[in-house]
Amino acid sequence: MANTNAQLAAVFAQMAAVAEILGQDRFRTIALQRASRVIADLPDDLATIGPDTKALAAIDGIGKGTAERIAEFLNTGRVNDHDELLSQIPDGLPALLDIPGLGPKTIALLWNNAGIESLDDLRAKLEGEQLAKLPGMGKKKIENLRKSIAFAEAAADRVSIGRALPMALWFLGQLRAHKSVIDAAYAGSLRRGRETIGDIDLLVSADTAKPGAAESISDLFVSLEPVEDVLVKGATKTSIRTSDHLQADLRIVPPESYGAALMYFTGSKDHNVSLRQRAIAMGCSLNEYSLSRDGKPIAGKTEQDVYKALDLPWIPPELREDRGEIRLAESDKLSKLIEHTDIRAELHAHTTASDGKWSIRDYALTCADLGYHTVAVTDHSQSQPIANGLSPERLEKHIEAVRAVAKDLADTITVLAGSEVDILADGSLDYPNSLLKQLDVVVASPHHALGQDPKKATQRLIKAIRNPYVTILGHPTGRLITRREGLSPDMKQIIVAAADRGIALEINANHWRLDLRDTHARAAIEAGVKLAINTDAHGPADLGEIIYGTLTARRAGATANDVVNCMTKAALAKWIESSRQ
DNA sequence: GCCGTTTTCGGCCCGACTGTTTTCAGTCG
Repeated sequence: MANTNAQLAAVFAQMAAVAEILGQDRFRTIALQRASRVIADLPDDLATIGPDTKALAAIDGIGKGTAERIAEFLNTGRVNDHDELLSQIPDGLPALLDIPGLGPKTIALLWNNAGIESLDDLRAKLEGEQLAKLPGMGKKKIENLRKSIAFAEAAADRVSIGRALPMALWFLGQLRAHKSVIDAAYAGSLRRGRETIGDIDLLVSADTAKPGAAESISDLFVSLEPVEDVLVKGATKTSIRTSDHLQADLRIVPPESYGAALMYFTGSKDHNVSLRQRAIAMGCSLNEYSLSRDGKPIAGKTEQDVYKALDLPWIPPELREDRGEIRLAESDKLSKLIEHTDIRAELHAHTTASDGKWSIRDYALTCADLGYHTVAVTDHSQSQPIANGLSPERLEKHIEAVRAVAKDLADTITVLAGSEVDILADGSLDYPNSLLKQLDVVVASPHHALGQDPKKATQRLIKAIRNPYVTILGHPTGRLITRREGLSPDMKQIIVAAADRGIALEINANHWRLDLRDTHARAAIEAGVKLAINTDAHGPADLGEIIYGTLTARRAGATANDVVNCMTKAALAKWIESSRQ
């Protein structure tokens, strides 16, 4: 995310938090929260859009007020209303909203009646007895607060999808083994394929009318080995925390509500609100049990049924972010999104020549087993000594080795000689053109100087794109999700340069990278730029990461036609040829 | 604060669960 957007998203989120604690109009709070979410997900840095209030207010979820505050921030670096709100409550108060189970009303109560101004204050007062005397506070609540503080301190805000998905699949496997479970799925931001996940939402359908059925499923859930703490356990809803600080929520619904519930718990919140408003406009109402008219259910068994009753085609979960997908669906303009099974080529992987764990041959044969028709061998270049990057001399020998395997496996799979060439800080490449010329595929990627300012980063990447031998711009920002921000280039300019040269922009499928991110990939597609989805595999297990890359591409609205890895063998060869000129 | 195939003003989604209550407020998703 570009810096300005992150800063402004934080400003509006904090304004919402303070307004909530002060008990201001809750719809204003909701609007501020939505503005924060919209800004955080904008593909373009607001600094590049500029203080044009009209253009800003045209963005869904941003109105006149927010547009003016954005302009004010761009002009002065401050937002007066933000400062104004902050001055009304102690600095340490908004942070208390991050504690699960502690909301604005209770925070206001603690502040006004117990003088609590920070997390430290709260921790100290929880030791004593006086909090139990406050209205609405009791022993249990205080005990839960103690636990929640410990959890909030240990848990990361959000975990990467690569950690959440395997965990969710494991839980589903356990739940499906229960004899009363008819169907089970994960929902939430995980199902939408977001790059990070707050908690794992699980949904089960079961005959809830049968006495004890739902309870028995909940009992199984809370008894599972990773479960450390049970937060909620009711008739249809159970929440747990795992020993490694993940939260998982389970909902149990009858089969006739499974589709409505799956939609409801998949979200996003904004998508759901839009659907409910649509339902109301049609004289219906929508909740997690059904779409109903006059209190009588008319759809709910499957998602398809519910969307159909709303006069819409089924919308893939990855698109349900309220970014225009309902309008597209209305006019029947949703394209068939890419599937990971459409992938036919891997164009970015490392072998034992640099820092990979497999030989050229093993890599090629493993991919052939997956049904791929082409692989490119792209080991690191010389500026990556830690990754055992290849000197020009070693690369020349390596090319020969690749050619030999290629010849040997010619009837099985096409093996291309390539390199993941470092883009140096000034935008020049790590090998001379005379050497790059000998390669079939050049993935140019930034690996160091990732703290560069946006302007320099933009020039650096554009210079690399303009090298005539580059075929793919690899992980363009160099970010590592939740660990490193990476470069914040002006993506609009990068996309224009890529379109101009006819090269592809990579979605690096590694779940720590997912770089390009979804919103940038969407902008690339809209500009007619091809995407490459590569796993950057260092060994056989890494090839499975492709699912995270295709999920990200689906969030960008990508079809198989947008992705070079989905081309036929002949079309891919032709595209590579045409991109190098 | 946002928004408009009923609206430029008057609405704004809805249910489960908990804890502290004697009928409900607060929190969450």
